[in-house]
Amino acid sequence: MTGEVNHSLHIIHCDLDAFYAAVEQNDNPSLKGKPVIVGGSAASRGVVSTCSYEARKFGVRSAMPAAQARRLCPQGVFLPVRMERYLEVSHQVFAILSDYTPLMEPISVDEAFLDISGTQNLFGSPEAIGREIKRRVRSELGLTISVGISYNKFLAKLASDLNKPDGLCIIPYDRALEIIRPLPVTRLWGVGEKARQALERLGIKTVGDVQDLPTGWLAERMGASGQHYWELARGIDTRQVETHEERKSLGREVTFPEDIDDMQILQKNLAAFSAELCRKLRRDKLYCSTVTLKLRYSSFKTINRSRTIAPSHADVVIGQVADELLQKSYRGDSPLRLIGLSLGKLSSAPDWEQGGLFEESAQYEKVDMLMDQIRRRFGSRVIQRGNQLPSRGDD
DNA sequence: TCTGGGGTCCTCCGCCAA
DNA sequence: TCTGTTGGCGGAGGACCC
Repeated sequence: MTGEVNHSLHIIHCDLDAFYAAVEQNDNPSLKGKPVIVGGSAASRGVVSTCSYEARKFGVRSAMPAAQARRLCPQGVFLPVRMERYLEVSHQVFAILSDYTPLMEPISVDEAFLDISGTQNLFGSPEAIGREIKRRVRSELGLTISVGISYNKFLAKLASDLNKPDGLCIIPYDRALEIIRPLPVTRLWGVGEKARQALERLGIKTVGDVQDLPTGWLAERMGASGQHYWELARGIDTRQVETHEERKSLGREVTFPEDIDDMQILQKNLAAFSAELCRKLRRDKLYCSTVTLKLRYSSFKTINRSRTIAPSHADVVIGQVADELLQKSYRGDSPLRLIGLSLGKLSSAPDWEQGGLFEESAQYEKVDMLMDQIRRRFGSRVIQRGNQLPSRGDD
């Protein structure tokens, strides 16, 4: 590309309908036609991940507290999230999508962008490709997928959402502004509840209201994000379909069934998270340079405490930093509902100039590598560090 | 009434060195 | 030597997305 904007229909956004619930209904046909609610078992804390369209008729929505979903839909079938199974099906769907272009960008387990610029001679018009994808996903995997086609990512994604479920929607360049004009501002990428309130204070409620603003007006009042909203409302989005995105952080967190202030339990959770995350780093040959502890109190107040370290993926190093952050930040004053650990500033190779700290880290690394090998051969529970062993009273 | 888990990105503030 | 400015960086928090 030479800076010229391509206004032809070349971006396709594919979005599986009620994906987790649809997989559950596929795997267990007796659930078909029933209100299936995945995530947030009714008994424990949690929110709804996905629900079938039958459940949506009762007002159940994603991100809704499970208890509320239970009140709205007492006859709902509540199921736990089986992420490994969804990933398996997701790979099958992506395999179909990748038959139509090498330029595919998975966004999550259930959606992806395709850039079909170079492949239309082989597979036909964008609409023909969209229909073929829908037909194959249905016949080969028994799932419905919504397809949006336009000339940029923002509009393609909007299009896939307009005729859900099982939709196929095209937003051509010459009709784009007219089609998106009546939509609420929350349909603009990046406008959540806070931004919606801020825009409403400026008298802006619809995409059309944003379209009518003069250049620079919103940027003056809301900065870079204001400019971004204005461009989207005008159908301007220059983001390309990226086939490879590098991971920037890796984290693990848990919400306890009941709030906890027992330091030993908190430390044990952190040690387990540290071991799990470090194993993933080593598997992917990555090193992290920041360690962030996340604590959420009963009141829902959440704090993050982080520290920068010499690049490492050694359990001992990262586990110790995490533990120090916990000791420094938590005095047992108020119980916690959540604890989490996140490793950031990932790099594929450590900075060999770091000296001291890294040399020490390299010693631990050898031990960790050996433990990883033993786990691969004999199972993950066969060898653990002392601080990850269950204590009396656990389980 | 009750608020998951895994991420990314942005902004603000304080510190420090040039 | 002291002071003010500036920019980079680390740390914290918030908003948002799926």
